[in-house]
Amino acid sequence: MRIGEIAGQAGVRSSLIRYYERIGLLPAAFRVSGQRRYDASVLRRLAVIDVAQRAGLSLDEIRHLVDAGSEPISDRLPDLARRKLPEIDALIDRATRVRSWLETAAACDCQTIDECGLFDAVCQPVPEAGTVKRSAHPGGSLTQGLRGRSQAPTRRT
Amino acid sequence: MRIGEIAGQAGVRSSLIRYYERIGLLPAAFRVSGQRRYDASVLRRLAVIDVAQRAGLSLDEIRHLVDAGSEPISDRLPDLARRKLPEIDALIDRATRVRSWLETAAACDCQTIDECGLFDAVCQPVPEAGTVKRSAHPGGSLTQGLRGRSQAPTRRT
DNA sequence: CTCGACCTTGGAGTCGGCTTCAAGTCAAGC
DNA sequence: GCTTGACTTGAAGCCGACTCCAAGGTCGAG
Repeated sequence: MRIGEIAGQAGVRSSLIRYYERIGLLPAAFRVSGQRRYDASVLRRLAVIDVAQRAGLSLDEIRHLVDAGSEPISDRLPDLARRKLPEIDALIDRATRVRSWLETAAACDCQTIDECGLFDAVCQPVPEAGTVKRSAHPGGSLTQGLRGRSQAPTRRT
Repeated sequence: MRIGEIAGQAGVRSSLIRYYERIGLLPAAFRVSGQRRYDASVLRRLAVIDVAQRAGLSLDEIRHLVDAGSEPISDRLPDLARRKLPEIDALIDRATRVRSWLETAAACDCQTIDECGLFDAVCQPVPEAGTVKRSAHPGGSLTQGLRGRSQAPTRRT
Protein backbone atom coordinates (compact mmCIF):
# COMPACT_ATOMS: atom_id res chain seq x y z
CA MET A 1 0.00 0.00 0.00
CA ARG A 2 1.11 3.53 -0.64
CA ILE A 3 1.42 6.15 2.02
CA GLY A 4 -1.91 7.79 1.31
CA GLU A 5 -3.78 4.55 1.72
CA ILE A 6 -2.09 3.82 5.01
CA ALA A 7 -2.76 7.34 6.17
CA GLY A 8 -6.40 7.01 5.22
CA GLN A 9 -6.82 3.75 7.07
CA ALA A 10 -5.02 4.99 10.13
CA GLY A 11 -6.84 8.29 10.08
CA VAL A 12 -3.70 10.39 10.00
CA ARG A 13 -1.99 12.58 7.43
CA SER A 14 0.66 11.27 5.14
CA SER A 15 2.90 13.99 6.49
CA LEU A 16 2.71 12.39 9.92
CA ILE A 17 3.88 9.07 8.59
CA ARG A 18 6.79 10.71 6.81
CA TYR A 19 7.57 12.64 9.97
CA TYR A 20 7.57 9.47 12.06
CA GLU A 21 9.88 7.84 9.60
CA ARG A 22 12.16 10.85 9.71
CA ILE A 23 12.47 10.78 13.48
CA GLY A 24 12.93 7.04 13.58
CA LEU A 25 9.55 6.06 14.97
CA LEU A 26 8.83 4.05 11.88
CA PRO A 27 11.45 2.08 10.00
CA ALA A 28 12.41 3.45 6.59
CA ALA A 29 9.76 2.14 4.25
CA PHE A 30 10.51 -0.08 1.31
CA ARG A 31 10.52 2.04 -1.87
CA VAL A 32 9.30 1.42 -5.36
CA SER A 33 10.93 3.99 -7.59
CA GLY A 34 11.16 6.38 -4.76
CA GLN A 35 7.68 5.87 -3.41
CA ARG A 36 7.04 4.27 -0.03
CA ARG A 37 5.21 0.96 0.05
CA TYR A 38 3.80 -0.54 3.21
CA ASP A 39 2.13 -3.68 4.39
CA ALA A 40 -0.60 -3.65 7.00
CA SER A 41 1.81 -4.13 9.88
CA VAL A 42 2.55 -0.43 9.90
CA LEU A 43 -1.04 0.12 10.99
CA ARG A 44 -0.39 -1.79 14.18
CA ARG A 45 2.68 0.26 14.76
CA LEU A 46 0.79 3.48 14.24
CA ALA A 47 -1.93 2.33 16.59
CA VAL A 48 0.60 1.50 19.27
CA ILE A 49 2.31 4.84 18.86
CA ASP A 50 -0.99 6.63 19.09
CA VAL A 51 -2.14 4.90 22.22
CA ALA A 52 1.20 5.18 23.93
CA GLN A 53 1.46 8.84 23.08
CA ARG A 54 -1.99 9.63 24.31
CA ALA A 55 -1.15 7.75 27.45
CA GLY A 56 1.53 10.32 28.09
CA LEU A 57 4.69 8.93 26.55
CA SER A 58 6.75 11.24 24.39
CA LEU A 59 7.64 10.24 20.87
CA ASP A 60 11.17 9.82 22.05
CA GLU A 61 10.21 7.35 24.74
CA ILE A 62 8.01 5.48 22.33
CA ARG A 63 10.88 5.33 19.93
CA HIS A 64 12.97 3.60 22.55
CA LEU A 65 10.27 1.03 23.15
CA VAL A 66 9.70 0.46 19.50
CA ASP A 67 13.35 0.51 18.52
CA ALA A 68 13.87 -2.21 21.01
CA GLY A 69 11.41 -4.31 19.08
CA SER A 70 13.03 -4.01 15.71
CA GLU A 71 16.16 -5.72 16.92
CA PRO A 72 16.78 -7.91 19.94
CA ILE A 73 15.33 -5.99 22.84
CA SER A 74 17.89 -3.63 24.25
CA ASP A 75 18.52 -3.91 27.93
CA ARG A 76 17.05 -0.43 28.10
CA LEU A 77 13.50 -1.64 27.64
CA PRO A 78 12.89 -3.07 31.12
CA ASP A 79 14.68 -0.07 32.59
CA LEU A 80 12.55 2.35 30.66
CA ALA A 81 9.46 0.39 31.62
CA ARG A 82 10.34 0.47 35.28
CA ARG A 83 11.10 4.17 35.20
CA LYS A 84 7.90 4.90 33.38
CA LEU A 85 5.56 2.87 35.58
CA PRO A 86 5.34 5.28 38.50
CA GLU A 87 4.81 8.14 36.09
CA ILE A 88 1.96 6.47 34.38
CA ASP A 89 0.48 5.49 37.71
CA ALA A 90 0.57 9.12 38.67
CA LEU A 91 -1.06 10.05 35.39
CA ILE A 92 -3.87 7.58 35.96
CA ASP A 93 -4.31 8.84 39.48
CA ARG A 94 -4.54 12.46 38.41
CA ALA A 95 -6.82 11.67 35.54
CA THR A 96 -9.09 9.74 37.88
CA ARG A 97 -9.32 12.65 40.27
CA VAL A 98 -10.08 15.08 37.53
CA ARG A 99 -12.58 12.66 36.12
CA SER A 100 -14.48 12.38 39.34
CA TRP A 101 -14.49 16.09 39.73
CA LEU A 102 -15.71 16.60 36.17
CA GLU A 103 -18.48 14.18 36.91
CA THR A 104 -19.59 16.29 39.82
CA ALA A 105 -19.21 19.47 37.86
CA ALA A 106 -21.27 18.12 35.00
CA ALA A 107 -24.25 17.94 37.29
CA CYS A 108 -23.70 20.69 39.83
CA ASP A 109 -24.92 24.22 40.14
CA CYS A 110 -22.44 25.57 42.65
CA GLN A 111 -21.48 29.18 42.48
CA THR A 112 -17.71 28.72 42.70
CA ILE A 113 -15.23 26.13 41.62
CA ASP A 114 -14.25 25.54 45.19
CA GLU A 115 -17.80 24.73 46.19
CA CYS A 116 -17.55 22.03 43.60
CA GLY A 117 -14.62 20.68 45.52
CA LEU A 118 -12.19 21.07 42.67
CA PHE A 119 -9.18 21.33 44.88
CA ASP A 120 -10.13 18.52 47.19
CA ALA A 121 -11.20 16.23 44.41
CA VAL A 122 -8.10 16.90 42.46
CA CYS A 123 -5.34 17.08 45.01
CA GLN A 124 -3.93 14.64 47.46
CA PRO A 125 -5.34 15.04 50.95
CA VAL A 126 -3.08 17.85 52.04
CA PRO A 127 -1.55 17.35 55.51
CA GLU A 128 -3.16 20.40 56.98
CA ALA A 129 -5.76 21.81 54.69
CA GLY A 130 -5.82 25.55 55.19
CA THR A 131 -2.19 25.49 56.24
CA VAL A 132 -1.06 24.93 52.71
CA LYS A 133 2.33 26.28 53.69
CA ARG A 134 5.58 24.45 53.73
CA SER A 135 9.31 25.01 53.99
CA ALA A 136 10.44 25.74 50.48
CA HIS A 137 12.66 22.70 50.13
CA PRO A 138 12.95 22.32 46.41
CA GLY A 139 10.72 19.61 45.09
CA GLY A 140 8.79 19.05 48.25
CA SER A 141 5.69 21.15 48.09
CA LEU A 142 2.00 21.16 47.50
CA THR A 143 0.55 17.78 46.83
CA GLN A 144 3.98 16.25 46.72
CA GLY A 145 5.24 19.16 44.67
CA LEU A 146 4.14 20.47 41.34
CA ARG A 147 7.74 20.01 40.41
CA GLY A 148 9.27 17.20 38.45
CA ARG A 149 6.96 17.77 35.55
CA SER A 150 7.71 15.88 32.39
CA GLN A 151 4.51 14.39 31.16
CA ALA A 152 2.29 13.76 28.23
CA PRO A 153 1.83 14.76 24.61
CA THR A 154 0.46 17.67 22.66
CA ARG A 155 -2.05 16.87 20.01
CA ARG A 156 -3.44 19.09 17.38
CA THR A 157 -5.28 18.09 14.20
CA MET B 1 4.15 36.51 49.80
CA ARG B 2 6.12 37.57 46.79
CA ILE B 3 6.27 35.69 43.56
CA GLY B 4 9.57 34.01 44.29
CA GLU B 5 8.32 32.58 47.54
CA ILE B 6 5.17 31.22 45.93
CA ALA B 7 7.21 29.78 43.12
CA GLY B 8 9.54 28.13 45.62
CA GLN B 9 6.71 26.57 47.56
CA ALA B 10 4.91 25.40 44.48
CA GLY B 11 8.09 24.15 42.91
CA VAL B 12 7.71 26.16 39.73
CA ARG B 13 9.50 29.13 38.21
CA SER B 14 8.37 32.65 38.78
CA SER B 15 8.16 33.01 35.04
CA LEU B 16 5.50 30.34 34.98
CA ILE B 17 3.35 32.23 37.46
CA ARG B 18 3.68 35.41 35.43
CA TYR B 19 2.86 33.49 32.30
CA TYR B 20 -0.25 32.01 33.89
CA GLU B 21 -1.34 35.44 34.96
CA ARG B 22 -0.73 36.75 31.47
CA ILE B 23 -2.91 34.12 29.84
CA GLY B 24 -5.62 34.48 32.46
CA LEU B 25 -5.10 31.26 34.34
CA LEU B 26 -4.37 33.19 37.49
CA PRO B 27 -6.14 36.41 38.41
CA ALA B 28 -4.02 39.55 38.24
CA ALA B 29 -2.15 39.64 41.52
CA PHE B 30 -2.46 42.46 44.00
CA ARG B 31 0.57 44.76 43.64
CA VAL B 32 2.71 46.58 46.12
CA SER B 33 4.64 49.21 44.20
CA GLY B 34 4.51 47.11 41.13
CA GLN B 35 5.42 43.83 42.72
CA ARG B 36 2.99 40.96 42.95
CA ARG B 37 1.83 39.86 46.38
CA TYR B 38 0.00 36.61 47.00
CA ASP B 39 -1.70 34.74 49.77
CA ALA B 40 -1.52 31.00 50.07
CA SER B 41 -4.68 30.43 48.07
CA VAL B 42 -2.72 30.75 44.86
CA LEU B 43 -0.91 27.55 45.82
CA ARG B 44 -4.19 25.66 45.68
CA ARG B 45 -4.88 27.16 42.35
CA LEU B 46 -1.47 26.17 41.04
CA ALA B 47 -1.94 22.67 42.34
CA VAL B 48 -5.28 22.35 40.63
CA ILE B 49 -3.86 23.66 37.38
CA ASP B 50 -0.99 21.23 37.59
CA VAL B 51 -3.11 18.19 38.23
CA ALA B 52 -5.67 19.09 35.63
CA GLN B 53 -3.01 19.77 33.06
CA ARG B 54 -1.23 16.54 33.69
CA ALA B 55 -4.55 14.81 33.44
CA GLY B 56 -4.72 15.97 29.87
CA LEU B 57 -6.59 19.26 29.95
CA SER B 58 -5.13 22.14 28.01
CA LEU B 59 -4.43 25.41 29.75
CA ASP B 60 -7.28 26.86 27.82
CA GLU B 61 -9.74 24.30 29.10
CA ILE B 62 -8.45 24.74 32.61
CA ARG B 63 -8.89 28.44 32.23
CA HIS B 64 -12.55 27.91 31.44
CA LEU B 65 -13.01 25.78 34.53
CA VAL B 66 -11.14 28.17 36.72
CA ASP B 67 -12.63 31.31 35.25
CA ALA B 68 -15.97 29.91 36.11
CA GLY B 69 -14.92 29.83 39.71
CA SER B 70 -13.92 33.43 39.97
CA GLU B 71 -17.41 34.57 39.16
CA PRO B 72 -20.72 32.77 39.31
CA ILE B 73 -20.19 29.57 37.43
CA SER B 74 -20.76 30.07 33.75
CA ASP B 75 -23.26 27.79 32.17
CA ARG B 76 -20.34 26.52 30.16
CA LEU B 77 -18.91 24.57 33.06
CA PRO B 78 -21.29 21.61 33.07
CA ASP B 79 -21.10 21.55 29.30
CA LEU B 80 -17.36 21.52 29.30
CA ALA B 81 -17.40 18.85 31.97
CA ARG B 82 -19.76 16.68 29.98
CA ARG B 83 -17.73 17.11 26.82
CA LYS B 84 -14.53 16.33 28.62
CA LEU B 85 -15.66 13.22 30.46
CA PRO B 86 -15.48 10.76 27.58
CA GLU B 87 -12.09 12.12 26.63
CA ILE B 88 -10.69 11.61 30.05
CA ASP B 89 -12.21 8.16 30.22
CA ALA B 90 -10.40 7.35 27.03
CA LEU B 91 -7.20 8.74 28.47
CA ILE B 92 -7.51 6.58 31.56
CA ASP B 93 -8.26 3.57 29.44
CA ARG B 94 -5.23 4.08 27.22
CA ALA B 95 -3.00 4.81 30.14
CA THR B 96 -4.17 1.64 31.84
CA ARG B 97 -3.39 -0.44 28.79
CA VAL B 98 0.04 1.04 28.44
CA ARG B 99 0.60 0.59 32.15
CA SER B 100 -0.16 -3.08 32.03
CA TRP B 101 2.07 -3.53 29.07
CA LEU B 102 4.90 -1.65 30.74
CA GLU B 103 4.49 -3.90 33.72
CA THR B 104 5.01 -6.91 31.52
CA ALA B 105 7.86 -5.28 29.71
CA ALA B 106 9.60 -4.41 32.95
CA ALA B 107 9.97 -8.09 33.71
CA CYS B 108 10.18 -9.73 30.33
CA ASP B 109 13.01 -10.87 28.15
CA CYS B 110 11.22 -11.23 24.84
CA GLN B 111 13.11 -10.66 21.66
CA THR B 112 10.61 -8.37 20.02
CA ILE B 113 8.08 -5.82 21.12
CA ASP B 114 5.34 -7.90 19.61
CA GLU B 115 6.28 -10.92 21.66
CA CYS B 116 5.71 -8.67 24.62
CA GLY B 117 2.20 -8.17 23.36
CA LEU B 118 2.55 -4.45 22.93
CA PHE B 119 -0.10 -4.19 20.32
CA ASP B 120 -2.58 -6.47 22.01
CA ALA B 121 -2.07 -4.93 25.42
CA VAL B 122 -2.39 -1.48 24.07
CA CYS B 123 -5.09 -1.66 21.48
CA GLN B 124 -8.73 -2.55 21.58
CA PRO B 125 -9.46 -6.10 20.62
CA VAL B 126 -9.50 -5.55 16.91
CA PRO B 127 -12.51 -7.13 15.12
CA GLU B 128 -10.42 -9.45 13.01
CA ALA B 129 -6.81 -9.47 14.07
CA GLY B 130 -4.72 -10.01 10.96
CA THR B 131 -7.41 -8.35 8.86
CA VAL B 132 -6.52 -4.94 10.14
CA LYS B 133 -8.05 -3.52 7.00
CA ARG B 134 -10.99 -1.24 6.77
CA SER B 135 -12.80 0.98 4.32
CA ALA B 136 -11.12 4.32 4.65
CA HIS B 137 -14.16 6.16 5.94
CA PRO B 138 -12.65 9.20 7.60
CA GLY B 139 -12.54 8.86 11.34
CA GLY B 140 -13.38 5.20 11.47
CA SER B 141 -10.21 3.21 11.51
CA LEU B 142 -7.86 1.19 13.64
CA THR B 143 -8.85 0.93 17.24
CA GLN B 144 -11.72 3.28 16.73
CA GLY B 145 -9.49 5.51 14.65
CA LEU B 146 -6.30 7.25 15.54
CA ARG B 147 -8.11 10.29 14.33
CA GLY B 148 -9.76 12.95 16.37
CA ARG B 149 -6.63 13.51 18.35
CA SER B 150 -6.64 16.48 20.66
CA GLN B 151 -5.29 15.33 23.94
CA ALA B 152 -2.99 16.16 26.79
CA PRO B 153 -0.23 18.56 27.69
CA THR B 154 3.43 18.94 26.95
CA ARG B 155 5.66 19.39 29.90
CA ARG B 156 9.28 20.33 30.02
CA THR B 157 11.29 21.65 32.96
C1' DC C 1 1.06 11.22 -24.77
C1' DT C 2 -1.24 13.78 -21.71
C1' DC C 3 -3.91 14.44 -17.57
C1' DG C 4 -4.86 14.08 -12.80
C1' DA C 5 -4.09 11.96 -8.65
C1' DC C 6 -0.65 10.82 -5.88
C1' DC C 7 3.94 10.73 -4.51
C1' DT C 8 8.86 12.84 -3.39
C1' DT C 9 12.11 16.21 -0.69
C1' DG C 10 13.74 20.07 2.06
C1' DG C 11 12.61 23.80 4.42
C1' DA C 12 9.63 26.94 6.62
C1' DG C 13 5.59 27.76 9.47
C1' DT C 14 2.40 26.84 13.48
C1' DC C 15 0.90 26.05 18.03
C1' DG C 16 1.02 25.20 22.98
C1' DG C 17 3.68 25.85 26.76
C1' DC C 18 7.18 27.73 28.68
C1' DT C 19 12.00 30.09 29.69
C1' DT C 20 15.38 33.57 28.87
C1' DC C 21 17.04 38.01 28.09
C1' DA C 22 17.74 43.00 28.45
C1' DA C 23 16.92 46.95 30.72
C1' DG C 24 15.14 48.94 34.33
C1' DT C 25 12.70 49.34 39.45
C1' DC C 26 12.37 48.39 44.48
C1' DA C 27 13.75 47.53 49.24
C1' DA C 28 16.81 46.27 52.84
C1' DG C 29 21.34 46.24 54.88
C1' DC C 30 25.83 48.40 55.33
C1' DG D 1 24.11 56.84 49.34
C1' DC D 2 25.24 52.45 47.51
C1' DT D 3 25.15 47.73 46.72
C1' DT D 4 22.72 43.40 46.30
C1' DG D 5 19.12 40.49 45.26
C1' DA D 6 14.56 40.01 44.00
C1' DC D 7 11.38 41.98 41.30
C1' DT D 8 9.22 44.31 36.78
C1' DT D 9 8.08 44.34 31.52
C1' DG D 10 8.04 43.10 26.62
C1' DA D 11 10.05 40.62 23.27
C1' DA D 12 12.38 36.86 21.67
C1' DG D 13 13.75 32.10 21.85
C1' DC D 14 13.06 27.11 22.40
C1' DC D 15 11.11 22.52 22.14
C1' DG D 16 7.99 18.90 20.72
C1' DA D 17 4.93 17.63 17.46
C1' DC D 18 3.28 18.42 13.49
C1' DT D 19 1.54 20.65 8.94
C1' DC D 20 2.17 23.18 4.76
C1' DC D 21 4.42 24.61 0.68
C1' DA D 22 7.02 24.66 -3.65
C1' DA D 23 9.05 22.30 -7.19
C1' DG D 24 9.26 18.42 -9.13
C1' DG D 25 8.73 12.80 -10.12
C1' DT D 26 5.51 8.52 -10.98
C1' DC D 27 1.87 6.15 -12.86
C1' DG D 28 -2.38 4.44 -14.74
C1' DA D 29 -6.69 5.67 -17.49
C1' DG D 30 -8.23 7.65 -21.55
